[in-house]
Amino acid sequence: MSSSAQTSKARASSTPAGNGADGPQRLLVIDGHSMAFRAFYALPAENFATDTGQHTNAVYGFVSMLIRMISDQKPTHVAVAFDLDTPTFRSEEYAEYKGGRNKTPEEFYGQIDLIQKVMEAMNIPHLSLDGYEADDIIATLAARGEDADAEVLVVSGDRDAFQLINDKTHVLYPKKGVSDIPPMDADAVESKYFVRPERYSDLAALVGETADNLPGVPGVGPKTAAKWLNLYGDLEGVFENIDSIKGKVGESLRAHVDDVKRNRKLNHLLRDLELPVAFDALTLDRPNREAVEELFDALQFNTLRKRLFDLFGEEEEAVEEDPMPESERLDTADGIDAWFASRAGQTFGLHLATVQSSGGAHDVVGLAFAADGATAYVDLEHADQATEEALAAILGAAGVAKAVHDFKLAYKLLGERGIDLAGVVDDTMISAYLIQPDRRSHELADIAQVHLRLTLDAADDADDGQLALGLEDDAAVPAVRAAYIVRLLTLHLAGQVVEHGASGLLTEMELPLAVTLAHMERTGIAVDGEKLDELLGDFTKTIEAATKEAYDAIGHEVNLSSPKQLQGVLFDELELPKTKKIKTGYTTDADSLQDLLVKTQHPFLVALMAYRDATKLRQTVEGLRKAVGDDGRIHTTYAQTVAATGRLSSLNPNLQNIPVRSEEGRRIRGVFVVGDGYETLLTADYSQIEMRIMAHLSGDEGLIQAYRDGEDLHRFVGSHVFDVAPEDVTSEMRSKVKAMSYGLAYGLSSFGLSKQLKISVDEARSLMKDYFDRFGAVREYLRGVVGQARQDGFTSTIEGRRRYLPDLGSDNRQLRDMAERAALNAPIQGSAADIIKRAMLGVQAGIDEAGLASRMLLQVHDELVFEVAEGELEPLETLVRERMAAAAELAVPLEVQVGIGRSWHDAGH
DNA sequence: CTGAGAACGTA
DNA sequence: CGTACGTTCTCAGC
Repeated sequence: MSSSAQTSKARASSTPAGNGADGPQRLLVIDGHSMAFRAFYALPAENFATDTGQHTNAVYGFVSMLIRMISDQKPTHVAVAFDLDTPTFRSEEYAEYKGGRNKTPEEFYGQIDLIQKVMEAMNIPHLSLDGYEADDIIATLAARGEDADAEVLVVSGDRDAFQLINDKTHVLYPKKGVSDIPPMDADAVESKYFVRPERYSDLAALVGETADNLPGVPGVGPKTAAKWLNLYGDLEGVFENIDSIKGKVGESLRAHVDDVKRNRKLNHLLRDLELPVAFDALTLDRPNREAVEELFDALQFNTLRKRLFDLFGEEEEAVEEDPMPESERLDTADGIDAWFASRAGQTFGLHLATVQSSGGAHDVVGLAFAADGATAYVDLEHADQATEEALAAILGAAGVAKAVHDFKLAYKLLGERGIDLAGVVDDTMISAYLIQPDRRSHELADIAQVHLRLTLDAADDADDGQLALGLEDDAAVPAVRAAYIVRLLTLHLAGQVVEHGASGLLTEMELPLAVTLAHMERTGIAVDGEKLDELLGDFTKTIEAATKEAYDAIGHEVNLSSPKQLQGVLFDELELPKTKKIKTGYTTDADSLQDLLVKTQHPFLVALMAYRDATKLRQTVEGLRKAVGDDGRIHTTYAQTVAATGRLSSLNPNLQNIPVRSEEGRRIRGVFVVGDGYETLLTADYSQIEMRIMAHLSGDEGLIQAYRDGEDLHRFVGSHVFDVAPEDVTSEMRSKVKAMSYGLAYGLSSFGLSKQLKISVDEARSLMKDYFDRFGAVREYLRGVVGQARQDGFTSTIEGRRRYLPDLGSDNRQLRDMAERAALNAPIQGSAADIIKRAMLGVQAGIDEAGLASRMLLQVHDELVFEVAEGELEPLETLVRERMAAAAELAVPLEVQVGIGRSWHDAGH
């Protein structure tokens, strides 16, 4: 290996490739025009434009592709080649070369210049040469890369590049758009075109290339051409044997020899252009930060800016300190006091050591703490009373700052032991969630890996920390490690929480809410066990009857719970009309069954639907029965860091999807009852909160005034859309408008609306048009939300809660459309979540201030359920109404509906 | 035993 | 070809 050709700049080690100067070199060469066009057609131009009207879709897609390439391929050297508008030796040779191409779309103008400016800002060389094409530059650069013993990756949508493929050089050829660019190596070329890459140009000369306006031999496609080439070696060989080729194709070939020779001459890429750049000059450098900032500001590329700077990083990200400091065991009150006193003012990482107890619950057996350069463990199982009291004093001290992962759980677990947990300034689970609300998991191990690149499991080698703890203590070692990680995380995430505009949400909303939720979970809601059993019996009877009917209708048994078996019955056996296609065949969902019933009146369908309804209800009841605790109450768990919009979710069991729409289903709500010693249940829900938020955010005067006047919103909207007096709005009109209004908040299409309302697409479209004609601000708002989100990279709620939507810039239509719908919905659903969270804090504070014994039990997105203590009905209702209405200052009033009853069913309205 | 897919309950 | 969730069931694969 020649060492002189290997001289690479020292800064290569700071590129994302992370390849040291000694590592393998890899050159990425990009066909600029080709990829710009790919990007242009992959992304909709109308969605990518600056305020000045300059379209940027090609620029965006190109830069996005480049970032992904650098990230995935980790090149050490990068260059981009462009064509010029001037004539080339090819067009001199053959005037029609690349003729017949469609005119460049207007929206494409200027985007090549912009791409080149971005390249300059990124310190990536871009090259073009008078009289030659980008392909020749690429071929030359590839040759130079090979000479330097580098691996070469050519990114091009032009098949001529295939001739460059060899052991060292691969071509990345985009399948579609610029996101799916699989590498083509020699084998890939061969399996697609039946010849080795070095023969590809010969093959292309015979076949022709429409894109370049080079006609080949008529009647000869890749298969025939490959057959000849493989038979005679190469194109020369084919010509030498030209007279022995028989048949019509042989004649055709002999008639077009000149064309083939011309094609071969033109598609041969020159590998020895005189380019004024040395291989070393292509070394991937860091972007010029200021230039990129300025340019991306002008282009309004805010997400890309982040991706770009994330890619190159500031410096090599500081590796967090590891291994852990030594650990000590605190087993006296004095020891605890001293350990904390000597570290006053720090934020302590805290983690609970737990063991699985009977019934799957967790018991706290110890606590681990991490501070600057020290960790400690307190064994609760062997602690004397004084030690536990000293510990409790620390944990309950608001002045001793702690960070913990899953505050709500820690609060609950300690609460069970009678220990209060206060002074919690960070929950790393919540912080990580606020930074990346879309992540599926915010478990400690995952976020430690993502944010710190550290594993939660301590290293295998028995380091000093473990020895000091004593290995007999199974729970201590991982707990100390976790506390240590939590401390690193809270230090690391603090700045990011601020950058993401989430510190207010964390400290003013989510952390206090965790305490409120912990109390709600601990309290649970009472259930009437007898009613539960009675319901179970009723639903079981219904199921049995429906099952028998279903079997009778088809003359044999079948598992009615198996969609697969049902498909067999419905579509093969009964030969009913096919429904919507799904992965596994044809759907048997409720909508489709209803359609089939209308069409066929088949009795099996009736029985099946009854079976479905009843089994669903029985499942729900069965689930509830299993969830009843020893105290006769059901304790759900609220997940505070799951829903990407900011909502809570409920699990084990889910109490946010208890049936309410059907009368049979509503019976289940009857089993949730007021507990002993309490007077009644009270439910309070926001009326049409999402529509009110829509009115507020859009600022639509018509909608706002309607809410201020206390009108029936759907009737009001209906009267405008259908142009009739409010009293003449029929219930059919009202329900159409209602569906549309809510649909708008979900990004509903006219197609979707037509399906839901069972009207024609035209009718749906004109309905939407009429709506937007009357409520223009809504259209403007919805349009603006997506545009703003694409610029910022995120949407925001009224409390500043963000949802990041990188897919808005995807060239995958389906992903992009999904992201757009999520962008429409997130501010609305998320703002509603903000409001009820505020309300919960306000109500809880009000209950505490007034010293009421009544308790908040459940939250169901826009509804709160309370258990009212004797004699507190009036003050509680007043309090709840006030605090809920005051949870946000909107342009429209927040209306609260209250219901009272001994069961959730009776309290409903 | 686990994961995917289908189905369906709520807001 | 309407958002956000959680649970249950079947079935295929381990």
